Amino acid sequence: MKVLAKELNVSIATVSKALNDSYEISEQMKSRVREAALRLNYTLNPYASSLRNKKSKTIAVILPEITDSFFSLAINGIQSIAEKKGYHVLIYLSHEKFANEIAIVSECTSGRVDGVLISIASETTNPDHLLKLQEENIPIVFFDREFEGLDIASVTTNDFESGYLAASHLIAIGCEKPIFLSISSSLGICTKRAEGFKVALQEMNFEFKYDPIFICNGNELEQYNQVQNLLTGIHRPDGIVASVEKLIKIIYTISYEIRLSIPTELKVLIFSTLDYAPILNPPLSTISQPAFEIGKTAADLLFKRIEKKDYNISDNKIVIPSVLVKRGSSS
Amino acid sequence: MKVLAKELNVSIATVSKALNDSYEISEQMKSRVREAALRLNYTLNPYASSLRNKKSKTIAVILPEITDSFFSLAINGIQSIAEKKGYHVLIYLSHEKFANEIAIVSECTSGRVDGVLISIASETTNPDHLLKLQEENIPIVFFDREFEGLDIASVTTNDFESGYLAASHLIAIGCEKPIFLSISSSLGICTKRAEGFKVALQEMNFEFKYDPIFICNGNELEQYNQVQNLLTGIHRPDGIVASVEKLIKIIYTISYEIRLSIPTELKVLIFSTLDYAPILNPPLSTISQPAFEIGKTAADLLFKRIEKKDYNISDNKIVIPSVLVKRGSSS
DNA sequence: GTGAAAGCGCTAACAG
DNA sequence: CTGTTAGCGCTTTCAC
Repeated sequence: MKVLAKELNVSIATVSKALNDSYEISEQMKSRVREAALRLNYTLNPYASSLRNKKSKTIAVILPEITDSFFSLAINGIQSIAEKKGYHVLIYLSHEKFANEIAIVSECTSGRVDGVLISIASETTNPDHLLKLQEENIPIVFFDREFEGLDIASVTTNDFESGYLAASHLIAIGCEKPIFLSISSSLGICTKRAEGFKVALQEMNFEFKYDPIFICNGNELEQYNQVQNLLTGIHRPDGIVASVEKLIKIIYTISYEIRLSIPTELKVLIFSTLDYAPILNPPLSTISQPAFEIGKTAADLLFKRIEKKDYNISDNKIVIPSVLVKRGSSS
Repeated sequence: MKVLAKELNVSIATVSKALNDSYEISEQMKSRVREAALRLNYTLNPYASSLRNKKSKTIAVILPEITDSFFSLAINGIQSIAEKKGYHVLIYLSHEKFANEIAIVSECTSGRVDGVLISIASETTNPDHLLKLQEENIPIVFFDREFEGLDIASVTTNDFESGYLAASHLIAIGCEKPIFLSISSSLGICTKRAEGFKVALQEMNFEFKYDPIFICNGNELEQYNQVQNLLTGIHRPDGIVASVEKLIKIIYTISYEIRLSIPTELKVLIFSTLDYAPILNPPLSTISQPAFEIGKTAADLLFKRIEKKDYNISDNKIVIPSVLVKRGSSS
């Protein structure tokens, strides 16, 4: 279309420079070009630019799922920064499947994106796909869920401490059979929260007559059945700390069905940013992660990596603390 | 990098064709090329391909906000189809602002995307930006929120009928001062739902002693104050139909604060797909939109437009009905 | 301050 | 079945 833009009787090069606000073009020329572009409704072809510049001006965000308030909020945070930087955001959903994640990550190669923000799937147990990306020099930043032990930047929350705090809270309000409800035995956020939970119990000289970490995985129905077995079984807990938001509905629903009173017979505490927690029946105590902030910070970090400046090694692992909000479900 | 791929001693064209699975290449050659590509960790540069093919293999999804279960679910539906088609999904958030929407839409030009799925901002009152896109021959499909009166495909729900149904339900359970709580006087989904609501009242010979449509707009705090005035004012309703999900928290919170009992003193019914509706206090009656289905159908429609086939004019305006789910808040 | 021309990585004619 | 070549729309030396 530059040919058409040459109705200004200038060269194609001049137009390109003018549109890119080059210093070697006169102000007068620039405004003439801009005016004509506007008039002819012309904008640069982004992919031709990308091809030349080897910069796509887009980032990928890879999430396990989107129907979780944590991830929605994180996207908001990411988007707010990307927009400011003039970057475009590609969204990919792994649905917690390792195979999907591998396929998605492989799409991010060959210059499609300038950087990747990822929260790994609960199934992911091997980081090769990420290492391959790194080899291509594509900056990666984990947010919330990281794969441990790699030299990749991350923005997470204080999972261990939060697990510790959660256990302490349950004990403080009188629980004798607390349990940590996890969805994965490998996912860092689960194992660290569980570990903090366990350590807190140990420090309080809690007697382990059963395993305080209960893992329920699979699809929603499967998780439902596992939790139902737990809550109707011989080792029924009197306090639960749930590791992810989607467990709320399962726990509450089963409690209603089997007429187990929260908080009288069962205290509940959950890792979640759910806006509706205060108006649930009963109001739900949460360990609220700074979701928007995590997304924002991760995006900031990614752009620093992309722009290769401010490359502060101390920035590599950022931890933003969660806060415990006590409500009716744990009183 | 094709130069490198020519360690196979074949031409660059052969490699290109092999990778694109062209019929004029022998199976043997294809597998040799694929093997080498895999080994050298090579993938096509997507933007170079886009430049040649004039196809970006990506679509844009423009949403008012993402922290709303309707939109999260819709994205899931859209993504499921896009993935199947091998398309990439760019997400943009207008935050209900018209100016943002214009800026976003203008980013979608010049071949950046092959098509656009959009749910318009509540502030949007002028369709020029969309018409400009259309002039560029970029297919557009509205989902949920459309701009009326244009020749643009849409997938929506039966807003009028749902509003009608909502009013009928409130009357049926004894409301004498029902009100429809809207967030915009121009947004189609709001006006149509409100219209259905009003018509139902008229048909039941309801006496209008006040305007049954109450509009609260602005940011969350402003909406909160407006609803508070409504619920503490002289014309306090005894039944509310709320037009969007985010009003739930406001209504419930205020009711608690001013000790207004739901459903005894106030029946509540809301347009929402909130998964947590059954476990709220009290359980919330909803008019549930088929969010996933709407997203999926809109994406399907968009791809038909993009692929220029199956171009069935009767597909232009698809309506997928919502369902009324009665729960404790309206009994 | 402006223009000519090469080339980013790929695909599609066309020739062989 | 495979190779040569032109050119997608842009940016960027390097001359002028």
